[in-house]
Amino acid sequence: MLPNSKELPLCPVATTVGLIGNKWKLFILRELLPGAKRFGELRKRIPDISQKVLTQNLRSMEEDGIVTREVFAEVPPRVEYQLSELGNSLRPIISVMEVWGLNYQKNVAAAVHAELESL
Amino acid sequence: MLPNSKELPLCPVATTVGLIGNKWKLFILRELLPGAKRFGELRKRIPDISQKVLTQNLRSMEEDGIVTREVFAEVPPRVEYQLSELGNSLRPIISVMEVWGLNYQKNVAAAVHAELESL
DNA sequence: CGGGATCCGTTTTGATACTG
DNA sequence: CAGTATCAAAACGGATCCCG
Repeated sequence: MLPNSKELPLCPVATTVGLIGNKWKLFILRELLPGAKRFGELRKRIPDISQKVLTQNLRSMEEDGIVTREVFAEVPPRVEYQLSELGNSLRPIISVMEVWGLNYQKNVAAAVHAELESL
Repeated sequence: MLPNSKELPLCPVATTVGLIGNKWKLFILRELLPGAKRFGELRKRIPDISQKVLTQNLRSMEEDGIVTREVFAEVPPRVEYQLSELGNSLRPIISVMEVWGLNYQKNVAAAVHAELESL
């Protein structure tokens, strides 16, 4: 994916894709929709993501103004991530993906059911 | 990205992301929304995509039932790709990304303008 | 000639071990 | 616990060859 594109593409879709067009960012976005989460929480909730990749993507999203990062001077350390206003404005995108995914799952389930019936 | 995930994830967002959560597929989708296009056309219209990657993603999308591929026995050869019904059902996703991108572009433009004003 | 398969060198991405 | 360093894996670009 574009690592923090400086120049914005002419096509609006390309602009959006440039900012969140990779699966990790979409997952991070989904996790942050309900509210702030700390690093370890994100790591636990996003299947198969490594610390490095999580860090990378969070930093990139921070640079892009999608998330904010708050470090608490505590021991053990705590770092919280949360959607910015811009990040929040992306909600409809995740939303529509969720709706589509649900529908797809239902249809796949129906198809499997029909196949079993026909045996 | 998941290369044609056999098992579908529990989370609907993950299901969707598994199918189209990579920038090339999103671009391909965008190009095919208006109607069928041939290989070379896609290649020309999608910036910086190589034939190999374009082929790979088109094949993957074909396997996933998102696009259909029609080969015409002609010289010079012609191969047309077009959205299936399933592919068409993804339209709202691209749509909402386009709307968001447009808005973002407008806001960035406004911000640049404001910055110039303040000098 | 257009679509695409394949080989290879490079860049990106990712998994793991290690540090404050 | 959160984040960096190191090393392995994959995605990608480009050249080349092929087939109709």
